[in-house]
Order: sequence, then structure tokens, then C-alpha cells
Amino acid sequence: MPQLNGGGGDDLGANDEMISFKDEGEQEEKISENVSAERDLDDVKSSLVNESENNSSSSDSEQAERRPQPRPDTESYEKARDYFSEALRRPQDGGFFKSPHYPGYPFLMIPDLTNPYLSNGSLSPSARTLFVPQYLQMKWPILDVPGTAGLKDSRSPTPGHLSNKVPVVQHAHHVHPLTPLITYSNEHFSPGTPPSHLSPEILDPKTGIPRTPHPSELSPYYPLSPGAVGQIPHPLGWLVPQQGQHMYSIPPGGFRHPYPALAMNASMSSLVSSRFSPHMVPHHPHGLHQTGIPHPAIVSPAIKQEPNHDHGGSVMHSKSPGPAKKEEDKKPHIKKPLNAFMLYMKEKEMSAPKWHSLSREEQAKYYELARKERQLHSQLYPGWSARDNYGKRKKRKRDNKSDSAPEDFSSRNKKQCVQYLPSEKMCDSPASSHGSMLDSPATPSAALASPAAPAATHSEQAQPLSLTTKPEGRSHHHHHFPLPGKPSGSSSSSSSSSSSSSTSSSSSSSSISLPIGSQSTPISPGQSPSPPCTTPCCPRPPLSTRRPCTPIMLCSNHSPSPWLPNQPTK
DNA sequence: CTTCCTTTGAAGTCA
DNA sequence: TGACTTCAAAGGAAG
Repeated sequence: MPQLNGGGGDDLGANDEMISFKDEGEQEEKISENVSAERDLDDVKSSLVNESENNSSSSDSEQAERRPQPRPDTESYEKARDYFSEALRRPQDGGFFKSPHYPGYPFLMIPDLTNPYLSNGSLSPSARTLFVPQYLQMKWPILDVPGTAGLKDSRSPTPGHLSNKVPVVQHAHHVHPLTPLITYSNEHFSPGTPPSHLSPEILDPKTGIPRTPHPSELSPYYPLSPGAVGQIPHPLGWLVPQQGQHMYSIPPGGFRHPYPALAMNASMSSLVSSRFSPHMVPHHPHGLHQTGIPHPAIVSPAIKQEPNHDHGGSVMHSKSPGPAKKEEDKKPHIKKPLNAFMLYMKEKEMSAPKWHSLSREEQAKYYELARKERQLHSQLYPGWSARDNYGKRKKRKRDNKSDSAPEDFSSRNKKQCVQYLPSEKMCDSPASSHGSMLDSPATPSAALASPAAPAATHSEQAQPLSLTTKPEGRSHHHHHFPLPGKPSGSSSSSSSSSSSSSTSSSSSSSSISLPIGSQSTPISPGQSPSPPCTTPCCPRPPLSTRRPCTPIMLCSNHSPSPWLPNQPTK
């Protein structure tokens, strides 16, 4: 959203957000004020996004010229994820990354202290000398170092490190948790030689490093100074191309767009273009990386196979390499991007029950991550939709609701709560799902994929910006943030949200970030669209049978209310 | 050993 | 448009 900043006026709410965020900085109070935690979380999410945006914007403005040092990372997406998770898990210690200003949003707090780049955007020679070697180890693509394996070995620990929990890529430098996310835009600067037709980049005569001609081309998404980031090992290898690899590798022939970049916004397009330049992206059947590591996002049936499923021609047995295989190649299994919770799960392993125990900040981090990931995913796989994966797994038993009669509360519906239709309107309960909106302020993949993507993207980017909530007495419609992925969400959300959801933010007096795209309907502080629930119960009927309330809760929205920490069923 | 369940969130489908 | 379904990761429980 650097562009936003470019406007300068787009700081809208920036200050407010910061302030609000700071206010929320007293986060630890959350325990005491659990009741409002949910909506606070929402606030945090949005504000977090805003801050990230703002922050990035600011950084962008200052560092627009800075060229990132590409940190090619061939680690598989998953490893990277793990690594990233690890990074996340790490305390923001050392103040290296810790920002006093954004306690809750440490990711962006990468000091420039090590920034080798001159303010004018040129790489300091000294810096270059200092850092290049580092990157040599990291397989700077431009170097076109043969012997990838060798490098990799040097960089990556022994195979033993490949465990999920241990980051595969260990770097001496402390990795900032969000670095990866922030550095999505690094691709702009990818030293790799992108096809001229795809990349606007200009090679720096001196360094030979592709240089972004115009700051404006910098990624709007993750404007964080690449240079600054460059100093830091990429926690998310999956976000950074290494030897042409990306967190989401392009399925060979799996895309509708020969050059996905074409369907992307400028930033991503350059990103992708550099990333997916023909020579950099070897075709790996089955979604394997060059390294032979199955791509996390792309799971070839041959590699990862759901047991027993051979339905849908897409799933083929590796044993039968025939036409089937071709088909398989055509449609590698691209996994859904992980949502915040999944990211958390993956990191924490079975700590799901603790999800709600996370501080708002922590959750916000994951939401942000998830959002980024979705963005990236959508941009990398413009044509992909979750639908593609439908039917690739075994269907769950309960296909037909009919059999699961109301009386049948067994297994699945055991927690189903009684619907409170009448009360539904009485008090909106925070919808976690909607809360998620916050985390993913509109990232319509379609928009991204479409030629119009830039515009959409822009709006999307803008959305995260917060609007300081000013009380606006809308009792009946407090707005929710538009569903991220659903373009229509913004419009529809207002109605739907009003009916089904939440006051999540409504009651909070603190400023709330609203996606710009959505009508920012500030919610009057203290005023909930409907009389606040005095009781923990949430009037809103569960959206799904699966999201149920614990028996205790008369009704709960799927999102566990703060006051009633989700009881892990386990 | 396999399958299912569980969690939350996102997205797709259907009436 | 709302309700519902499916999938994502990962561990545990059950068969």
C-alpha cells in the first residue's frame, strides 16, 4: 500500500490507528476484559493491518528506492512455513526487531541499522561487499551459482532439521517474523533475470542487479524496505524465490495464464515475472521443487495422496503413469492457503485449544499472515479456487444433512446450539468469521487475477487502512469488514453482517480499522447495533452445525467468546 | 494402520 | 442472501 501513502493523505487513520493500537497495547488486560476481546481482536486485526500498511508505507516512502537483496530460498514452502512459524514463535527479542512503537506488530520493526542500501537507493559498495557474500551463501540467484545443493547444504542444516518444528533455514541473523511477508516485494529486485517482456526491471550497470526504475513500481503490498529486509534471512523461504522457487510453485501447465504475472498487479507481476522467468522456473512435474521437495502448496497426487481416493480424474496413482499422469500434471493439487488458525496450528502443533488464548496481538499476527498468504496464493494461482480441491479428499460422512437429523447431535452436531432466531437481532455477536474479514481485508483473488487487478489490488490494499471509528450511530448496521475474498462482501456484508454478526467492533470505543473499500461505518462506541448482550450468550445462531456452541453456551457464535474461552472438546 | 474427529477460517455451493 | 459444505494442518481417538 505504498501507493496509498504516496497519496500522503492516505495515512488516513494512520495516526489514529497507531494511537488506538497503542491503546490496545495494554493488551494484557485482555484477560480482564475478555468480554470485549473478540471485537478488540477485530480491532487489532484491522489496526494491525493498517499499521502494517502504514508502516510499510512509511518505509516505502523512505526506502522506495532501496533495492532489496533477493534472498532466494529454495526451501520448500512448507519448510519455509515452518521456519516462519518458528520465527513467529520466537520472542521479538533483542529489540532488534522489536519496536517500541508497535508492540503488537513487531514484524515491521526492522531497523535499518544493517541496511546496506544508501538512502538514495543505491547499494552501498561497502554494504555490497559486506553482504553479498552472505547472499552467496543464500544462493543469490543472480549469481547463478551452479551447485545448488552445495549451497543449500551450506545454508541449511542437516536433514535432521527438516522437522516441522525446526526451521530448515537457519541463519545467523535473527529473523524477523514477518520478514517474509514483508519481503514479498523483494521480487522486484530479484537479481534473477526476468524476461524482458515481463519485467520492467533495469539492470544496474554496476551491480548487474535488476533495479526497479521507479519507486512506484515497488510492491504496494509489502513496501518494507527490501534493503532492510535483505539483511535478514528470509524466514519464509516460501515467500521468496530461490532459484526460481516460490512458496507456491507454479504448477506446470496448471495455470490458465502462461505468465501469471500478467494477471497480477504491478508489484506482484514483477515479482512473479522475475520469479517465473522461463529459465528460472524449470518445470517440475508433480510440483516438485528443483530440490525434489514436493511443493507444499502443490501436492501432486502422486506425492501426497489421499488414501483411497481415485475419484476425479485429477487424482492419479503414481503407479499409473499414463495419460492419467498427464492429467495429473495438468492439475496438481494446489492446497488452499492456510488461514490464520491453520498457520497457528502448524506452528504450534495441536495447540488449537489455545488459539483463543492467544493475545490479540498474536492472533493478529496470524491473521495478517494468513491474509498475506492468501494474497500471495491468489496471485500466484490466479486461476485457482478452493473449488478445485473439492472432492479431492474423502467426503465426510455427513454429506446429507437429512440423515443428521436434529435429534442427532452425535459426533458432528453434538455441540450444535439451539438457534435463537428471535434473539438474533437482539444482539449481534461477534462473528469470528467476520472477524476474519479483518484479517483479510478483501483480497479478491479474482480481482487480482483479472487485468483490472491493479485497481482491485489497490482498493484491497487500501482496505486494510483503518478508519478511525467514529461513532456514528448506526444501530442497525454496524459494518463488518468485507469478506476478504469476496468482492461482493463489502456490499453484501453490510446486510449480512448486520443480521448475522457482530457487534464485534461496534461496542468498542476504540478506533477500528475499517477496510477502506467497505463503507466505513463507524460504529458508535459503546453502542452496539443492538443492545449488547448482557449475557454471554450470543443470540446469533451458529452459522454452521459444525460451529457450534459448546453446550454451555446457549449460543455461541463460532467464535468463542472471550468470556467463554473455547472449550477444547478434547 | 487407517479413518475420523477436532479446531478456526476461507471460500465455494446451493436453495 | 443465508445456510451449509469442503478443505486446509496436525494430533489424538477409535476401529
